[in-house]
Amino acid sequence: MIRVEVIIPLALDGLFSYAVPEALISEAPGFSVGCRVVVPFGGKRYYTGVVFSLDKEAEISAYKEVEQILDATPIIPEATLKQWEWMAYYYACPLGSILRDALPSGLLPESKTMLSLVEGFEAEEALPHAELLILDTLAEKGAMTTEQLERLVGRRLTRPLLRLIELGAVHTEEALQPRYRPKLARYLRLAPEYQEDEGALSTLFDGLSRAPRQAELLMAFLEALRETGQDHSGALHRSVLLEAVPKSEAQLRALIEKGILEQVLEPVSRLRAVEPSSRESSIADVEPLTHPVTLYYGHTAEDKERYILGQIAATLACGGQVLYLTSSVHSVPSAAGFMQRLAEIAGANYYPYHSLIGEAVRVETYLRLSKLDSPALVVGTRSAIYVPLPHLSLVIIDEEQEYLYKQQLVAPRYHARDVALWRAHQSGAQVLLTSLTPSAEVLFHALRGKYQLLRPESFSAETASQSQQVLPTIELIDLKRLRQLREVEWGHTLTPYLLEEIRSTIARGKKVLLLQNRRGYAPYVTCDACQTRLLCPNCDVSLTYHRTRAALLCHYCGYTAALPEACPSCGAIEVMTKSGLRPALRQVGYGIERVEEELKEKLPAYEVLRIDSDTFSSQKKRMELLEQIESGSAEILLGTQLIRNQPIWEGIGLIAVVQLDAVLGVPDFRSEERAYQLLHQLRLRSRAPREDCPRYLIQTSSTEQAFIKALQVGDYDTFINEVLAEREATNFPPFTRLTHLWLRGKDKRLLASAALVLSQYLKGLLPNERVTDPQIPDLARLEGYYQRQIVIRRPFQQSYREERAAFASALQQLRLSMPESKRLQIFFDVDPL
DNA sequence: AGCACGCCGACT
DNA sequence: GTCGGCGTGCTC
Repeated sequence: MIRVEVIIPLALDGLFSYAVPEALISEAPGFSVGCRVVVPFGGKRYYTGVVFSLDKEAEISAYKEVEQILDATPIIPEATLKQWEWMAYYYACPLGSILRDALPSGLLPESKTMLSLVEGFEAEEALPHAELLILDTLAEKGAMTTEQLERLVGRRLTRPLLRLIELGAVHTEEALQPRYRPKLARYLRLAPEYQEDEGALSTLFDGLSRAPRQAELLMAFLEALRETGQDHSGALHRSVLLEAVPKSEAQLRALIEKGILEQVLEPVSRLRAVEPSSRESSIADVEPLTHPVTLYYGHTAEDKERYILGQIAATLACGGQVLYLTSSVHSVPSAAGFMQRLAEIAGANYYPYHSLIGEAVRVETYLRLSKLDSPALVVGTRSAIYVPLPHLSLVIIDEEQEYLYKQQLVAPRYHARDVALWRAHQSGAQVLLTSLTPSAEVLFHALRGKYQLLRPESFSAETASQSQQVLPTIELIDLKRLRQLREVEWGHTLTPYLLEEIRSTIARGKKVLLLQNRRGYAPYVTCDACQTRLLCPNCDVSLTYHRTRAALLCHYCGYTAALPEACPSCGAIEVMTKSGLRPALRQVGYGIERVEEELKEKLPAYEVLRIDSDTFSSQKKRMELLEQIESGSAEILLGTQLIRNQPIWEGIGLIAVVQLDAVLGVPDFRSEERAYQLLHQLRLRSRAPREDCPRYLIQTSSTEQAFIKALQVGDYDTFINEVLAEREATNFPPFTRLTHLWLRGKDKRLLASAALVLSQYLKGLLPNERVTDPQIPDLARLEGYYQRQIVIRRPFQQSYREERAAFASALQQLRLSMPESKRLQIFFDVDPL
């Protein structure tokens, strides 16, 4: 018998074996590894899985049978399966998690239990309330899933439903929900009896002599078939014919009614070709890449983009396939300029693959790419690293230092840049990493010669004049001192110097860019009576007050609550202070909304646009705001770090950081690197001739930090070298590889003991000093789950195999010796950010 | 992840 | 007493 091992798209370890019925195989002779199958799994569900291996002569055994073969030939190339396997191994997660992440969900239909009323059911006894409610709801609204029913009724219904099914009142059906449907279009073809027989056809025309317009239409149809290179058995898109012969709908209907033409629905591609470029000439000539991995470490975004376009054009011209990854996609016309250029140079070979692309188009793109032999340019975000490309020759990771390339929240917790390096190595493709501010890791490898380092020395002819341009110098404003001197108003954070600078900049006709990297109005709310902070009930973090929503918000789990009048801890509503009675709950700190309010109070004449995840929460809001920015009516742009990826104005006269501490955030070994990159990127954007150079002000409460000195020196290489020296001394990446082993659970005691045991096992399997004791992370509790973390270190160039084996066996030992640990979530984060 | 089974507290 | 909660084990 034929046995297949299938990857099921669930976070379960291992593969699952099924028998393939002969009847299915005979209809799909090309069936093989990489095809999708629908299989029964668990009590009653059906899932779409992918065949990982196939044994044609397996022993007969009591496997469940494959229900359906979805692909007659493989849609997942072997190389892609290898990539999945490697990712599951390297990132220490189930293969099923990879499958779920890798394929567009339209390619993975699953079953849902549909509940429907049985016609003519008569209850023999009085039914309980819940059961009557179910029957009424189903009678009124028709068939639905359990979840829909429970939402309508407003409670769990497991037991009443089981009872009704047993009584025969409710019918259940496992229906595979198709998440992708091919687009169908109306095509016309000649009825079969006329296709071969010229004689019948001419008789037909004779018969139409009294209907000249019908005859004309039929002639046009035959003509169009010939033009598209088809014979009389061919099909023609309905609208093509109607365009050729306008206002002929009635005649067409007549021809169909007479049985001369047949109308058929046929699937059509949703992929649309982009108009090829009309600006070919502006593509720069570039030297071919000489190494497997190259870092392009540029000075300006324009030069970098020109270089990327040059490399892409050269690769496409040789028939190569290019995968270009970006950290974010833009949707506003002018901002999408670079995206537009990418589309134009690739023309018909352009394949966008990101969140702005609809699900159905993603499915069709995936299917097309998996068998594509022609040149291609795929433009996508992180998950585009999964797209199959049989002839991949170049992978570009633009702004490789961007943290968005790392998937953080769900498995696989992969870094698209690192997967790209592996993938390119496997397929013999080259990798081009580009950045204006490379990550310490990548720059390290480039400086040591592992990657080719390209540092464009001179600017291209067009931008030669830019060598006269300078970067703004960074000037500090000592917030702490000014507060002590009472120069900053109580409850405010914009210093008079900054306010004055904003005024004079706008007076000069220039725009102002302000950075305040903190969402909401007040980062926390404290009670002045009992000194406690308002905390999230699910997470160990302060609640942030958002004035626009008039609510307290947890930035980690999304919990919201109204701002209470009395302190929930001590009940105080007011407290007595030197200046009299005041509300006990005080809003502390400065979120971006509060800065916005302060700007409007102090500088009411100017329009402020705010960019943060709240004003950018939907595609629509984002578009509107970006269009507003583009229109140029506002004078001040105020943003969180989100502005990093947004198109912002030309002609900025002032850049100011409202609070440097907010940019640095929670300290970890990378926070200074991240902050420096952000601030340096803003600085690079404001390069200008000396007399026109914008000012760059930073308000900070500690002017003495080494970080600030480095920022003022303004030399990125020097800064990164210092960072690297410190990393080497303290055993951090890239000198040591890190893995975070996370444990989460509701039971604090079980969590603590399991974490301790696991860390002991790891210490037994690996050199002791490489494994830490369980640590309580900064976020000790998240979404109601307590958390522990074990850090595992591996010196640079030490093999991963031994460590990876230790991960698996330590987990196994834990499961054996502490079965209760099954109640905990345990997962790895390899190379965490 | 979902779904069934089985044990235990809360209300009629 | 039953209803409904949730912990536990299993999925080829």
